[in-house]
Amino acid sequence: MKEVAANFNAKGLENSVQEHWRTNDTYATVKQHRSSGKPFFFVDGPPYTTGTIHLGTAWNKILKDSILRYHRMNGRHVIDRAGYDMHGLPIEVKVEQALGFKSKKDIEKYGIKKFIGQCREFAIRNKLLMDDQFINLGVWLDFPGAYKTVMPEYIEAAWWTLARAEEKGMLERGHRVVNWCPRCETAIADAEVEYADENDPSVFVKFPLKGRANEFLVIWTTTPWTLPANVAVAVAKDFEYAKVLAIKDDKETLLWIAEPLVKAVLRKGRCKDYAILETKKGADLVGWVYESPLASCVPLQREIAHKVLAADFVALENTGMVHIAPGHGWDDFVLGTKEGLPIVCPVDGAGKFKEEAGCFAGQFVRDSNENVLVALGDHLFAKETVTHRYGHCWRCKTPIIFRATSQWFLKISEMRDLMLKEVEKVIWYPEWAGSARFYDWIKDARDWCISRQRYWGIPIPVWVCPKCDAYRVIGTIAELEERSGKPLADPHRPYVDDITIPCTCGGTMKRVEDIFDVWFDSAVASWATLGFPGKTADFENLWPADFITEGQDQTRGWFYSQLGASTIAFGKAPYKSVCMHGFALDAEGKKMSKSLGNVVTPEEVIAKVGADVLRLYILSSSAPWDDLKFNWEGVGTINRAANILWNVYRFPVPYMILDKFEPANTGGIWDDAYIRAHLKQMPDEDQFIISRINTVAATVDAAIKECQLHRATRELINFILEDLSRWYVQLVRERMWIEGESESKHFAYETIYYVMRRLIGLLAPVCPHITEEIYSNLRCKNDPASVHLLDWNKGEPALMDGSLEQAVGIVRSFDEACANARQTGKRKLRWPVSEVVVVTDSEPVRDAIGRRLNVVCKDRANAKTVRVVMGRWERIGWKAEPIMKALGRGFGKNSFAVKTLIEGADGNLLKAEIGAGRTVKLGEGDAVFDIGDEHVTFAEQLPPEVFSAPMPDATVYVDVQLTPELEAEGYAREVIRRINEMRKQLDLAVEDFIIADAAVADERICALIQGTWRAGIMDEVRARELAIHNTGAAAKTYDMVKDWDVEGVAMTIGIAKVI
RNA sequence: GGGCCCGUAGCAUAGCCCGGUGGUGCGCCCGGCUGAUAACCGGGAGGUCAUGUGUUCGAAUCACAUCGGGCCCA
Repeated sequence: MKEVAANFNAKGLENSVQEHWRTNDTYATVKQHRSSGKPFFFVDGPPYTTGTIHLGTAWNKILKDSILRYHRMNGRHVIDRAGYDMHGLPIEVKVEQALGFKSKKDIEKYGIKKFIGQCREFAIRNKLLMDDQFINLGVWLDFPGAYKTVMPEYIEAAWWTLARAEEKGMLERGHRVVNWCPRCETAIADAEVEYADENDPSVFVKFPLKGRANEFLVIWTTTPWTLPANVAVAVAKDFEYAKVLAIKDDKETLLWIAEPLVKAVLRKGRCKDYAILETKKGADLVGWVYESPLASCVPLQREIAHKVLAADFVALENTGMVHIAPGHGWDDFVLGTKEGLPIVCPVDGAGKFKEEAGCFAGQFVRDSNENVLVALGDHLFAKETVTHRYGHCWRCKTPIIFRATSQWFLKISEMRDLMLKEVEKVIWYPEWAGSARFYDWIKDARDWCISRQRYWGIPIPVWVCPKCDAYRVIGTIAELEERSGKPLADPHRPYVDDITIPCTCGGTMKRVEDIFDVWFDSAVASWATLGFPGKTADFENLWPADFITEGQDQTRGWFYSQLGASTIAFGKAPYKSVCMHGFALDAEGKKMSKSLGNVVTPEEVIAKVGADVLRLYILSSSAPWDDLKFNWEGVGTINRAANILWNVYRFPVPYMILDKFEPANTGGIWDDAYIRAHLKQMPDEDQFIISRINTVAATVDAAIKECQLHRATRELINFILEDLSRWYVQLVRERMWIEGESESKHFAYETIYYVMRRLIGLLAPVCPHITEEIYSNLRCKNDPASVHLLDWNKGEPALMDGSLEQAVGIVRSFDEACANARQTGKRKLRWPVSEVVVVTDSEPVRDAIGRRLNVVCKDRANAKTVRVVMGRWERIGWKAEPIMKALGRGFGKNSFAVKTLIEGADGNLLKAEIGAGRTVKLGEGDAVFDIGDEHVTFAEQLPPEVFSAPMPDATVYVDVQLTPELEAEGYAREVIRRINEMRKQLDLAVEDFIIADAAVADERICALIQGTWRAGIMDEVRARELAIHNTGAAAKTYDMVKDWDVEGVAMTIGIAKVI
């Protein structure tokens, strides 16, 4: 054991511990140690390689690390491969920005090979940066061996999964409407659409009915640019539609509008007057035909037979008639497919109109809105602007459009029931994350569009024959090489694009150009991380995962994508339990964002208080699934708690070193045999703290099992602060100061050693650095090399003593009440009191204070005696207090005299008589009055110099009356304290001796101290000589001379070190 | 527009499932302690339990609505 630094320096401590781990490869040792244990298969949700982690990412890994460390200590062989998500649009967009690109054409010009190279480099560089940041948090995952979505064997896992989908008929090549980003020129998944406010036109348009002059259907839209693709109008079968004669600018028009909406629509069209001519059910309108108002300038529109249909999604809003463009809307598309409408989409990938759009050709759709409105001419009935939520591309923030294109889909809608069934089998923390949130999300799941028209991603392994249109899904690299007869250098684009396969029809199959949605990459992580399908042994033994934990945003992300892919590939959920955690918000509960300037980074927290405090703060602040409001004050509080832990650890070390203490051990390995054998002989406070740490261990264990890290950490912090620092250490200090051999001191050493060892074991998963540092100093010579090699201890019932813990609880209440009463009586704790009396009816209070822990009580109260009185304490008297209102009624003008009589009467007598139901005669001669129950109340009257304070089920009375003996001791203690203060100022060592001189101005006090306390003082301050005298100042030869005012008595004290 | 979570003193939280005087920590003020000491301990002040309505003898707790925050969706 070595001396411990006085100041808790988290940063320095963590650096040296990390260095120690590195040089000794402690992580590998720990894994090796558990390698034969029962496997615990954890899958790391791969963070996207953006380069910097934020507080939420840190939280995520801290949670994972703490839970995994717990399982390792419990003997589990933890599969803890880290993962990184390294493909996808976000990286492409970053690289595009760096290269100054504006569109896909720039990439093609630059060369896909070079572009991919840049993306790869960017991802790898960031991955390395992130490794370091995670390691600085003290996270122990396998980072060097991390799975990366760019690895060939990982890509193969995705290919293999798609081949399974094809095998099961779950893969579909479809012409469908998808979310489309016109900047990135690709389809994007529902999961990639972000919603934000956007200003758009809100227009009402008249569609002329065929063969009915001056008669129109009125529709409403916020996307005028979709009108060139209009093919139909939908109505609701059951709505009433009105034919309205509308008068505007003295011109009459016949309009069809849902009847309840007529008034509102016509007001928007600024019609002076109108009349409803007739109404018809929506069903009666079905089959009507109309012409496009854009027919003259859009050639495409001239070929379309526009008609009215019924649809159930039509709502009674706007005009009650919905413009249908199956090429530009999901509902429209579904309806169009059902009704056999032409799916027209005159818009290209960049969001520009094609030739068939006539006068709009070449225009960007969102920019063409105004032109469309102009082209509508008189058919534009009304125009306003609305602000509404509109979808945007998650990466480049461009407003998305809907576009009908040829894409690849996984038929999630057909898997839905199976997925729901699987969700129910998973254990969710908290329960509602699965049963409510995730369940609801899957209930509405649609088919998953997995194809993207981009470059940096896993190529979709589908080869199509241009001759016969047959396609083949390739499941492995080997299969591809075999079928193509060519080696594959790199499974990425553009390398894989060059590989062709001969088709059975004699044609040459070429790969479709698409890559996978990046969410599909991570979806296969649970088997890809095991090397499957390349290697099968681990997969067969371990899969599905025992545990995963991610943020609540992953409900629609990774929890979902994994479940989808796994259900398709294996028909079951890829995880057995899931913990959903919250988000890191700022102190106001707002999202941290660069634009708000409220971002706190893990680095800055670590720089101030270290990773362990950050870990402890995050885990203790809120339940994992609640959002965390980051708060620096909270961090400071936890830092203080860590500092107290450090002080508690440090406090006994110098004494142990002085005494060359070695905890009882067997062959250099520590165990608790000594504690078990001697427990019953040990002082109560030792038994108590031993019991407590075991009780705490049981609580902590139960909490971690349920992912209740907040309960576990709060319990530990509470133990350190309340039980250990504020209670046990205070009691045990004097035993540490005993010089020479002492059983009591030895018990204290063994106890505190035991408690520290148990405590750091419990704390190790959460604070891996501090506990390692403490452990390295405490461990016996053959103990395991690291705290992280220790076995978890979940509390020994044999060492728990519930009744003792209860008794100590009572004594602590007593302790507080004493301090309270002393404060009222203005008697400092340093001054002894003769007696403390506890009055109670409670037997547990009597047993704790009066019997079992009486010695502790005397010590804590600094009292010569502490005794318990059941029922009543005879020194408590009663004081009678007159009730003036009643006296006035009863005695009229004599009231004042009666008041004086009552106040002067013996309260105790009065209470006894009246309490017995009698009246009492007070007064003399003519003035005698009968006093009854209604005239008085009684207040407790304490004896002089006795002060009271309440505690649960009892009242504590402290008698602060001084006797000469008590006074002598009090002053002696004052002198001791001042001499010790001076020793400290002189920076003397604990074992140094001094000579001292005290000149006390008050003759009586001087005599008091001199009389019985000279030897006691000398002993306490380690003085070889001590002169106490009434007059004269201390000689100048002292190292330090100081004037003191002790409770109004002037003293001049001098001390000098004996050399 | 829909789903889920959250809203308790200046700040952070417990209690809510299973209704019965609202605890704790930080900060603040006052006092104590002084061989853990740029630590530590005691006391005090500070609350419309987001708002409103309902159920009930009784609501922070149950129900409904509204407002605010977060995540997810349309």
